Amino acid sequence: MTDLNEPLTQDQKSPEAKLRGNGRPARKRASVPEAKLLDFAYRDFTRDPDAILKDFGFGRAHHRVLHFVNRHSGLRVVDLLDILTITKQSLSRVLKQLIDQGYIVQQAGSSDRRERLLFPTDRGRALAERLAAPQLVRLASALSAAGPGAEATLRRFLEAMVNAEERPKVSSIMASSPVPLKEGAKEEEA
Amino acid sequence: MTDLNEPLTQDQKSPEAKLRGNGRPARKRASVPEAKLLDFAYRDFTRDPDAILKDFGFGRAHHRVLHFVNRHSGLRVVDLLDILTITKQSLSRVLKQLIDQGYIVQQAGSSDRRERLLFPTDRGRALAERLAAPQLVRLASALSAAGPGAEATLRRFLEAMVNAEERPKVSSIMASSPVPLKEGAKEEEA
DNA sequence: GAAATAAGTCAACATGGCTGACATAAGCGA
DNA sequence: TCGCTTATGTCAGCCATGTTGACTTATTTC
Repeated sequence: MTDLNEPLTQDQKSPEAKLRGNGRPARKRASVPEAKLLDFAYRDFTRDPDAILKDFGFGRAHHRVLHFVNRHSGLRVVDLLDILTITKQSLSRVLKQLIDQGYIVQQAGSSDRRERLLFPTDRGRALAERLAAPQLVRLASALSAAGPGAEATLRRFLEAMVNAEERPKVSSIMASSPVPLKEGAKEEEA
Repeated sequence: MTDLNEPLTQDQKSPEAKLRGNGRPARKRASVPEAKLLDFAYRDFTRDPDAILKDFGFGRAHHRVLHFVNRHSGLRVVDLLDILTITKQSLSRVLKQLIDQGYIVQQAGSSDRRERLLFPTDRGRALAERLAAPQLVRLASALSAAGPGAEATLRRFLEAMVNAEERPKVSSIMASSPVPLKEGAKEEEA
């Protein structure tokens, strides 16, 4: 324990006084409630899938990988790294588990055989959907609670929240084939 | 490396066929774009403060603690644990650093001297505001990009995204004194 | 044939969660 | 006053997931 003072002295200057004397002009509205709310919302948004993942011995990282492999089946490892903005060492840890346990399979690319294209197995798809389900329910109900037109508004808001430089990339990810590009994952061959 | 198959065989059944044969009815729209977007938005929302924090040798955990101590000055450790939903062991690690380095001070409660009320120092307030600033800018500009009425819509949306059981708690946190309850942090006495 | 690219791997380290077990001080009820 | 409860802190160790750096192996490309 560091040092503790007397119970509660009464000789305090108001924090506002201190602040003003602090170099700043008035008291620039230092918070927008949405900032905190966003934290809480995001926290709960990730709770449901986290709980499911625990049963499988997986974590949030596995969820992200499986999600993108499922939605953009056939992508390369490089693409995944780019989307997730993590290092390949980080990715390899979770990807390996997903492959070993039969949720994802790889295939050498046809044109460039150095590439390892990633595909979900049936099992992987099933888990991805199971993880997505509670999130979709939550989103749908929050959107309806937010009133008519909320979806479009939210969408514009979220897009604008993304770093400007990243927006093209993100948009293209969002737009690109939510349907397998290439197929052929032989299931459960491990 | 696990086993790799031949380059790309062509004898694949379509994934849709597989899916349909999988027990599920048609192909229940398995994604709402907002789900992914929310991930990206939140990721970038935390980037700016993260960068600042690194200069101070702090992490996201310090940010959260400092934020709530700043916005709800005088709260007890228990309150903070409840808000953050982490264990006291986790909290103590970061709280200790913030105290040792003069961003937060503690005071025994006047009525109940077991309590350690937490207050930001000038330094703590300054850092909290510096961390908040880029987030507020981002939020404000995203809200304006989202169009008129977006703030109210977003607010309703975010509130509805929070677990129903948690909503009263969160609302009360959001509503409660954004202004110090008690004051008296003697600065930099360490 | 040499350089560049895609992928993988080993090792070490940081952060921030967690559990379990305990210690200390202070309040409170019988 | 005694003993239970509460608020806080602390030690030790584990886990998940991120990081850097160095290096290997295929394969494509120039």
